[in-house]
Amino acid sequence: MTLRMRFAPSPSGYLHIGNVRSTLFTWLWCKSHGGTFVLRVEDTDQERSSIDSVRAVLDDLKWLGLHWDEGPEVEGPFAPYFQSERKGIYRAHTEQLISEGKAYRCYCTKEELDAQRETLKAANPKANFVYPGTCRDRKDQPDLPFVVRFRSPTTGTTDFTDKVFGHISTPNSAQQDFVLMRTDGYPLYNLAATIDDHLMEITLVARGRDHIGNTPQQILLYRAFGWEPPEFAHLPMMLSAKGEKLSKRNGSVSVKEYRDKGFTPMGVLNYLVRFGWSSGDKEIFSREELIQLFSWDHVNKGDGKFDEKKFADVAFEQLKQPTLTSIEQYSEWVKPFLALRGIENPDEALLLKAIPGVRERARTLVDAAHDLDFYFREPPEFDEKARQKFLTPAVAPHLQALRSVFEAAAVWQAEPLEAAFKAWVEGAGLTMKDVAQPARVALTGRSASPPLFDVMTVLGKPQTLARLARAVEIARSA
RNA sequence: GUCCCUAUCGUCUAGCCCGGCCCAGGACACGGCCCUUUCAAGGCUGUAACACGGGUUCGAAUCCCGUUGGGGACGCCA
Repeated sequence: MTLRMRFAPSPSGYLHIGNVRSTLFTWLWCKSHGGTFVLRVEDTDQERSSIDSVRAVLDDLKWLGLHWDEGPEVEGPFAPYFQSERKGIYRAHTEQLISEGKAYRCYCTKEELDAQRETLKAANPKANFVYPGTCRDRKDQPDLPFVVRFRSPTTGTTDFTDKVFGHISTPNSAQQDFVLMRTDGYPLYNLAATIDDHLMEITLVARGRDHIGNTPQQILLYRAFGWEPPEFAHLPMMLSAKGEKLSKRNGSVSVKEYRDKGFTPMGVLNYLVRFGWSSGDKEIFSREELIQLFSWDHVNKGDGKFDEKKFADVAFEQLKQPTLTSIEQYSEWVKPFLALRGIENPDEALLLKAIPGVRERARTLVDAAHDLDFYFREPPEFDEKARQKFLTPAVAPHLQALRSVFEAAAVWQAEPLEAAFKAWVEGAGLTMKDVAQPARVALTGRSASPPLFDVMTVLGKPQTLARLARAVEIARSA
């Protein structure tokens, strides 16, 4: 049987980092097994769904390189892929269950049920309200709004074998007559997901562990319809640093936020893939390696806590290593961040030359754009503190002399320049410390930068001399 | 409360299935040292974990039972 898996996001705001992990595992398994990766939009909750959210989710998935074989935009044999466009399908299936006595109409209003829930909570805050089955055996069909409920079995167990957790058994007595369809005719998650997964011929469902409780209900539905359930693979939870459910309230959880922070797609994917899965001690993987190495038997069962620092380090590793990110790629990625600083069309050759010195100290692309800034700004922006501390009247003559030394340089390369610099420093009875920092501020406007002579090489002779000359003026009049 | 799941350094994890190579390895974070004109990077190094209690066994992080801790689900959300 061919493998078919799906990612079924509800477009209610943004792409959650935890969902990305489930999607990544799904995508990897599909890629390595010639499977089909289906994207289905679960927009049945009209109040929470929006076109903008859909666009944001699709956009983030594309940015991550998690492309889908069937779904919005690419379409496919099981269209439509928006649940809001499949209402007729759900309705027909629901009618079938009702006519077979496997589901029934319930006329209890939300208000009535909420009131009962309140009363119960007031009496015992820890108790859970269970639908009492008021309409279970009701014979009349009043002309009133209704929801459709599933007639759950009260005895026996519902079992399934999870690819990660193994055998899971749930007593049916724990199940209540859950709602399949709301008053407004829209299906609820369990109904819609079950019908679509079957109709779209999904063979393996991978999702967060928070869905384990939905699985017995869905299996009950598969059976009611006379269908064969797919396989399931649940993933341990990614919790916040505090051990709570990861949400907006306790950190950055949307892909967009990391994108804006200047993480790369592989940086994001690498952190997420190692969360709950591993391949020995290996920490950094290419996309191809992941496709080759990923498998369910190395997925852990224990929940984990999200660690921003580790995440940042993994992202940095991706940026730092030339084997992971080529200079050309780096250049393309950093340009939008330079643009944000007002540097619109940076000199391509200069950018390519400057990146090697910057990549090992810039943890994100935002940092990289900051570190690269001075190369493209003429004059460079001076850091006030650095200027006041190092460009003083006392150093003006040194910088002036240094400029002459460099002006006389025959070869414009780091080593000879450094040799000339050192020779002059010694001859003048000074130390590197006395002049290096002023020179750095003169060339970069800052007190921290890549090595001085690398900066000079990248900048070129005319720029270097010009910046030194300007610094002499600034220092004199300080 | 009911049901389900889970347990190795502060965090992500290797090892567990197929007991001995583990007085438990890697990475992040934290501390020290080295390198160094700055900031980084890099190298070396330190602190730090098998939740607890019982078994089984010559031998248990690894197998079994119990306890405790943690998490999730219980919605006309997904």
